[in-house]
Amino acid sequence: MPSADRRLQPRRKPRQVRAELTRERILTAAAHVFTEYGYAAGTTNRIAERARISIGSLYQYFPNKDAILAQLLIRHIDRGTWTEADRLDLSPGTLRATVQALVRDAIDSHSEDPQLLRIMIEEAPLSQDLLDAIDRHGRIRTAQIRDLLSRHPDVRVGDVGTAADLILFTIEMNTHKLMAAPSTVPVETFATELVDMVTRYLRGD
Amino acid sequence: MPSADRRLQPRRKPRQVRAELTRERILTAAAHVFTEYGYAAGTTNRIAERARISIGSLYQYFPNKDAILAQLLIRHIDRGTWTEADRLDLSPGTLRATVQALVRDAIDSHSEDPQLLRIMIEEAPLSQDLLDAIDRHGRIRTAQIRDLLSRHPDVRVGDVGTAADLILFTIEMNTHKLMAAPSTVPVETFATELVDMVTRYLRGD
DNA sequence: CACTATTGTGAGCAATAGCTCAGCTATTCT
DNA sequence: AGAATAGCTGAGCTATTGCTCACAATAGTG
Repeated sequence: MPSADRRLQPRRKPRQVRAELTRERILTAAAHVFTEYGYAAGTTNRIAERARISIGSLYQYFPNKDAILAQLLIRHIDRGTWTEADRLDLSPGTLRATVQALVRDAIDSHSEDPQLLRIMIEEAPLSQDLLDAIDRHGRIRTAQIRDLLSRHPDVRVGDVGTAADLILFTIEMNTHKLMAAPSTVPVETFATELVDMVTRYLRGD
Repeated sequence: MPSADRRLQPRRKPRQVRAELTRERILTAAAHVFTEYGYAAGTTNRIAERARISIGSLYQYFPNKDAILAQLLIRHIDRGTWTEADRLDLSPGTLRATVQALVRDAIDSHSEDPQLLRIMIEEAPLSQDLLDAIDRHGRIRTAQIRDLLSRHPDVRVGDVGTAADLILFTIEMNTHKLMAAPSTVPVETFATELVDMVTRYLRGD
């Protein structure tokens, strides 16, 4: 049993609604501040100021700055509502639609707050606990896709495990880029090409 | 004319060999320190200490910390010796070999110091000047590939511009991941699959 | 209301960072 | 050799940060 990282645990549990509200305010403010200033320049005092609570209150619910970002990241991961793998169409000839669903999922999970996500991914001080959580989620997701690929009649690749890794990462990163920076190419066009690439790969012509 | 960012310009130009040597020592030390500690924790004092020069000397050649990392990044970009596009085989049936050359380039340019590269890419404070430089290089590269794709008889995609963007980024990021973190899958296998994916996409079966 | 538990406050501490500057040493020039 | 220029030093200044703690305010309870 992985004893949760003490460095990220809150020091006090909210027992009144008012407290839960304060906690919420802190997280909301932190999201805004990190988005605007980045992680390093997004100071705890700025967060407290924006949340309109005192810096002391902030430290009652989060033992340190890292814990705040960690909480935001864990929330994002948990909130990620993927298309259930078993709801995807597995009949022949629908591989493209399946891939399209994956890309759409990726776009959805990035469209909420691309800036914050970028900071969380690129600047987060990744504790072992957090890395484990992310890794666990990643493994589950990969396993789902591997399963899906191995059951789909149209998929013809050497190793489904490698293929799952490759396409998930490729979709993730391309979507990330697409959403984070305004591109010269229209979003739709790029997404279509991405779907094409993955589909053709999986078909293994 | 883009008047170079004053914040990144050295405050004194080396006029003696000894000075040029010191500058070199600083950059080498910085590369090591950033690799070991990351950007934020890689302090200027630590860099000076490692270079075995005084902190004052450091600030004679670099106006601030950002400028040091910027210099390292620019060096890396300039040093990148890509396979010349016009040396690639364009005869039919060799598309796979062409793509393989691109992937090999990417792997080569990442194998020197993956850790440092990760830091430069993910933690560098990107000034407008630096962004411009990177963008310029990117455009040149993309143009090269677009040209290559449009001339190759086997390539069948909707828009070569979009395709060039897509495959360059995909190759770059996957290689980056491959080199930065030890994977469960062997490098060769992953590289092969990546080549397959891109090739099949370009063939547009 | 009186008493306790919970929540909130914010001045300021300790640590650390980037960076300066007055003065030194080494090299080049005449 | 002496003067002028270029290069080097490092104690310490200034600014900022994450975070503490003694105390005040509020909510729950009988």
